[in-house]
Amino acid sequence: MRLVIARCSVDYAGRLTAHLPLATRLLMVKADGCVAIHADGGAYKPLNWMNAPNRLIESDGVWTVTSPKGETLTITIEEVLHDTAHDLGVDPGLQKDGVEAHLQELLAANCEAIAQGLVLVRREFPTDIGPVDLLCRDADGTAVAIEVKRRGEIDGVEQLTRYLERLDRDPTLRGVRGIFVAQSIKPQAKVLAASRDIDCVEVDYDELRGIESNVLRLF
Amino acid sequence: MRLVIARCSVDYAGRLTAHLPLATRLLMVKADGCVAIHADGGAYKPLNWMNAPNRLIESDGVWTVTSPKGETLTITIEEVLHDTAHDLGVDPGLQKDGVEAHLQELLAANCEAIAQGLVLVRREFPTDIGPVDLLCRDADGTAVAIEVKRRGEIDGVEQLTRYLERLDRDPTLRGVRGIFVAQSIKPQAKVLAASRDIDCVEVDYDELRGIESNVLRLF
DNA sequence: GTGTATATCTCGGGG
DNA sequence: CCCCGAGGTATACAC
Repeated sequence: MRLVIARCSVDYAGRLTAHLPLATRLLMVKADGCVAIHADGGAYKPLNWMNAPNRLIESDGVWTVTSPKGETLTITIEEVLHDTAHDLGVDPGLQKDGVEAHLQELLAANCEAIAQGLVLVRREFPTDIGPVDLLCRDADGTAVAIEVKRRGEIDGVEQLTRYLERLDRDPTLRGVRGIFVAQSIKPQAKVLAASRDIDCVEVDYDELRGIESNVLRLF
Repeated sequence: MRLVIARCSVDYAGRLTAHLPLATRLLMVKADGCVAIHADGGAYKPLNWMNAPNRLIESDGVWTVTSPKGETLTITIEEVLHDTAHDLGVDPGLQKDGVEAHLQELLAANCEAIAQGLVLVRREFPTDIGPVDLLCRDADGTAVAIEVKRRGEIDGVEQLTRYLERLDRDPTLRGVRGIFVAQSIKPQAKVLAASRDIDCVEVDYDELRGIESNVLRLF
C-alpha cells in the first residue's frame, strides 16, 4: 500500500464528471491497483476513487488512472509532502454476525415469534423470480410467505408483493398471504404493506437469540 | 490525518458484531475523529470503521473507539510499523455534474423534450409515499406523472407505478398516465413498463444541455 | 456476463 | 431529529 500526502487537484470523467480544486489530500494506492483520494474528514468514503482493475500512469506530476470501461481519473500534483509504501500481505478477512441471514435463521427456527401457530415449510422457497425467505402454513393451513429484513423499507414490500403474485399461481399455495418481518419498519413501508394486505411484524434480534439459547439450554 | 501501519486484530460491536484476525493493516484517523481500518485491496471500503462523532482512547496497545450510540470498536495492536500525522486543512469539496438532479432540472425546463404539448405543473409533487419527480398535463389536459432516472431500471418502474396508484385516487388527477424517462432504459424495465401502460422515453443529457444553452442564448 | 438483493451502506435534502 | 431517495453506490451470489 502506497500512501502519498500531496497538494493536488483532481478530475474524474466517467459515469459523471467531477472536479476537486487544489488542496492537500491523501492519495491511497492499494496492492490491487485501486486508488482513493481522501480529505481529512467525512467518514470512510473518499472524495474520489478508481476501482481495480485500472491502469495508473505517473508522469511529471500528473497521475492518469484509466479503467477498462473508459473512466478516467486525473490527479495533478503540485507538491508531495509524504510518500511511503508498505507491504501488508493478504488480509484474512472479516467475520460478521448479526446480518439478515442470521435473522432469517433465527426466525426459521422460531416461526411462532412471528405469529402464533405458524409452521415452517421451507427456507428460501424457490419461485421463478427468486427465493422467498420463509414459506410457512398458519393454523388454518393457509400458506404464508415471509420476507425478512433487518430494516423494513419500501423495497422489501415490493419484493414480497412480487413473490406473492407468483406463489398465488401455484394451486397448492392459492390464497397465500404475506408477512413482512423486520427489526424495524419504516412508516412508508407500513402504508404500502397495508394497501396490499400484507401484515407487518417487528421483531427483536436479541430477544430471538434469547429464545434460541433457552431452547438449547433444555438439552 | 494520522496514518498508522500496524499488526492488529479488531472487534466491532454495534449494528452487528464483527471480528478481524491478526494481520497487518492501515489505521486511518481523520481530523473529525473518524477511524477506518484498511486492508491492501478491496476498493475504497475499509474492513472496519467508526464514524465521527466518537471517543478514541489509546492505552497500552489497545485503541477503544466508542460512539454515542453505544457502538464500540476495539483495536488490539501487536506491532506498529509506521505512524505519521499530517495537517491537511479543510477540503473545498467535490463539484459534481451529471447526476439525476441536473437531468430533472433540465427536463422540468424542457418538458417538450419528453413529449409534445407537455406542460409542467410541479416538480417533486408530493404523495403520501413520496414525491413524484415531475407532474405535468398533456395537450388534452390529462395528468402525466414522470419519473426521471439517469439509468432506467426495474426499480424506477416500480416507483412510478406506486405513485400512479396513489395519484389516481385524487379526483383532480384521475386517469393520470405515467412516463419513465432516463438516459438509457434496460430491456427488462421497458417490458415491465409496457405491461403497466407506462411510456418510456430515452433522453440525451448533452442534447438537453444544448437546448438549454440555445434558450439562454436568445436573451 | 447480467440480474437480483444486501449494506455497520454513505450522503444530502426536507419536514 | 427522522424519513426518504440517490449513488461513479460496492459487494456477493445465482443464473
